[in-house]
Amino acid sequence: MLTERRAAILGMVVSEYISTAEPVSSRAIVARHHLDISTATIRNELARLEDDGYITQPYTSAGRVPSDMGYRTFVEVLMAEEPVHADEQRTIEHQLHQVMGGLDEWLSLAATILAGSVGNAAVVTRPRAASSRLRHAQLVELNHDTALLVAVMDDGRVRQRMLPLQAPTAQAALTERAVRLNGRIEGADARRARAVAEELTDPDEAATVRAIADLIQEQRIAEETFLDGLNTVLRQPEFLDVDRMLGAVATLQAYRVRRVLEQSIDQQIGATQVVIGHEHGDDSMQEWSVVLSRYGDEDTIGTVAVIGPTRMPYQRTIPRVRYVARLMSHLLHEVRQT
Amino acid sequence: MLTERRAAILGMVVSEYISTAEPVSSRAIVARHHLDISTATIRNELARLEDDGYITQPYTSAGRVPSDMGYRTFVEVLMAEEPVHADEQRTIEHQLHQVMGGLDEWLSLAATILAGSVGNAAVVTRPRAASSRLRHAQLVELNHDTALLVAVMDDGRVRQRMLPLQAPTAQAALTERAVRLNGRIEGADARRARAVAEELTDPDEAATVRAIADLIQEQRIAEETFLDGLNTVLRQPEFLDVDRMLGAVATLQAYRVRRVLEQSIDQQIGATQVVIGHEHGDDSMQEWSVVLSRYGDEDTIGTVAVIGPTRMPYQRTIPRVRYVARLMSHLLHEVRQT
DNA sequence: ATTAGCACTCTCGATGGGAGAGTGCTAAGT
DNA sequence: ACTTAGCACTCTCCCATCGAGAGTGCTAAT
Repeated sequence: MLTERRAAILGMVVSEYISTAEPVSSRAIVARHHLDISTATIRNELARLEDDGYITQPYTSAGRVPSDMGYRTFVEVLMAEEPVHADEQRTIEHQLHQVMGGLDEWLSLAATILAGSVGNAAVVTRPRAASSRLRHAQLVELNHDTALLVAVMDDGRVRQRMLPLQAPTAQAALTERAVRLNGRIEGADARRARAVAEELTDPDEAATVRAIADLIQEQRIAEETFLDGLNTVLRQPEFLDVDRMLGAVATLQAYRVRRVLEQSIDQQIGATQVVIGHEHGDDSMQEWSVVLSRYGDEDTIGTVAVIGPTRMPYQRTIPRVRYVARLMSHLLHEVRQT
Repeated sequence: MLTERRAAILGMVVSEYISTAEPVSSRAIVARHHLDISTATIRNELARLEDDGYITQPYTSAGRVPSDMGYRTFVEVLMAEEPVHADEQRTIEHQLHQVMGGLDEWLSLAATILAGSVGNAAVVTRPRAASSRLRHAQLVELNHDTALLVAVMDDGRVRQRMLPLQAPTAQAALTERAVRLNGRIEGADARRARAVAEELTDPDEAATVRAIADLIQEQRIAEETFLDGLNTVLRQPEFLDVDRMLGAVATLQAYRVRRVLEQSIDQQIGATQVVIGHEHGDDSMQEWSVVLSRYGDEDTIGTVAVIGPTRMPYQRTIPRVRYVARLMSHLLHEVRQT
C-alpha cells in the first residue's frame, strides 16, 4: 500500500530525477526538502517503494530512479501541473500571429515553439478529415503464412500491407473471408472497424480487420507531420553516448513514432494523453514517453504531441501540449471561416 | 608542380581515405596497389604533396589525409566517375514508379533513394517557378548602422530582412536610395537583380540589391525541401563522438544548408556542382561537402543534392546526383503533361 | 518506528605505461 | 639525381590499476 508519506517521497524522487537526471539519494531528498526525518528512514521507505515497483536502482548502492510505473503514478496523482502563465501564452500567440503564411507554417511553427518550451521534440500533424471510409478490402495469398491485404477507400486511396497469418489459409478461403468481412465493415471508418475487430473471435480475422482499420486511418507521413526539436531532445543527458543518440534519431525519424499519434483518434478533443515507456507496445519505444492531444473538431483530426525520454517534465509538458492543441483548434477554426 | 606520379599518388591517397576513413600511410599505398617502388619513395612524394597543400597530417607521424584542395583536384582531374549501372537505374526507376502519390511523394522518395545509394544525406527541393519578380522594395531605418529591407513580389509574397550598413544613413537618404534602386530593378527576377548588383559601385547599394535578389528567390523551407538520410550520414565515422554528432544534426537542420542549394539557380540543367569544405563561405560548413544538380526546365527550378562530410565518395555521388536530377526532370515533365 | 554508525559495493576519473603505427632523416646504392 | 634500407623518434590509443567518493543495507540502540 502506498502510504501518504511514501507517496510524498515518491513524488520527491520523481521530480528530483526529472530535473537532475541523476539517481536520487536519500540524502538529496532530505537536503532538498529540509525534512526532519533521517536519511535512514528515507532509505527504509525507498526500499519499500522499490519492492512495490515504483523505483529502481541502476546498480547496487546507487540512488533511485523512477520506473515507468513511478512516472505513471506521478502523472496520475502526485504531480501539480505547471500552468502556462499569461505572459507565456502571450509570447506564443504573438509568435503564431506573426506569420501570415497559412496553416502549414502555423503547424511547423507550433512544433518549434512547443519543442522549445518543453525541451523535447514536438510533432504536429496536419489535420485531416476524420471520415475516411472503407469501400472494399481484398486478400491475396502470398505464401502459406502470409497474405497481402489491399484496401480501397471511398476517397479513392488504395493502401496495401503484408499480413502474417496464424493458420495457413488457401486463396479460396481468403477470398471467402474477404467477402464475409467486407459484409461487416464496408463503409466503416477506422473507429467502427476497430469495434468490429473486437467482436471477432478468429484471431486471423480480428488481425485482418485491425489491419484494415490501420490502413483506413493511415496517412502519408512526410507531408503530413511537422517534427521539430530533434536538436533539443538530443541534448538530453540520456543520449550523451553515440549509440543512444543514433538510436534516438532513428526512433524519431521512424514511422512508428508517428504511428503512436494515431491513438489520438479515439481521444476527446481537449483531453491530453500520456504514454510512458513500455506502455507503448513497441520495444523500440521503451525509453520514450509521448504526451499528445487531439485538436480540430468532430470532422477534422490533428494531433499535437511532445516526444522525449521517459524522464520528462510532465508537469510542464502536459499543460503546454494541451494549450497548443487548443490554440491550433482555434486557428483552424479561424482559417475555415475565411 | 604536380608530376604525373605525384598526381597518381594523390589519387590513391584520396580514394583510400574516402573508403577507409583512416589516415593513409605510405605502406598502405604500396600494399594496396602492389607498387614496385619503396615506401620511402612514397614518403618523399607525400612530403611534397603536403608542402603543396594537397594533403595534411592530423598529427606528426600519422598517415596523410586529403585537404579540401586535395579533394578538389581529385574531383576535377583524378577521379573516374562510377557510372550508374543499368540494373541500378532500373531499381531506382522501379521504386519511383511504384508510388502513384504525386509529386511530393516522388520528391521525398527520391531523397530517400539517393541518400541510401550514396550513404549520405540527400535533399530534394520542390520545384518552383524561376520567375518570381520584384514588385517593390523599401528601406526603413532601424538604427544608425542597420536598416530593414522589405521586398514585395509580384505574386504577393512579402519578405523582410535586416541589412547592416557600411555607412550610417538617415531615413531620408534610405528612401531616396530605395526609389533609385526600384527604378533599376522593378520587375527583375533574382538573376537580373544579381546582374544589377554587379554594376553598382556603392558597396551599400550593391549589398542591398544582393539582399533583394536573395529575398526574391528565397523559399519557405520546411514545406519546400525533403531531407533524408540523417541516420545514414550520422553513421559516418567523422561523427562518432557526441559533440560532432550534435553539430552535424544542427547543421543539417539549419537553414544555411538549404541556402547552399540556392547556388543552383545559376546552374545549367544537367550540370553537377560540387562545393567542398571551406569553399562554402560559411564557417559551420567547413567540414561538409555538397554535390548538387538543378532539375526542371527554363521556367521551373528544383534541386537535388547530397550532403556529407568532405570525405565523400565523389566518384559515386556525382553521377548519382546527376542521374536522379535527370529523372526528376522527366517526372516533372510527365506530371505537367497530364 | 526511528535513527546513528559502519562495513560494503560499485562507479568514475586520473594516472601511467607499453604496444604499435608511422614518419623523417641519413647514408648508401643505382 | 633519384631511390631505398635502416633506424631513431613521436604520437596515439588501449588497458589496467587504483583510490576517492557516493550511497546503500544492516544492526543495534533509542
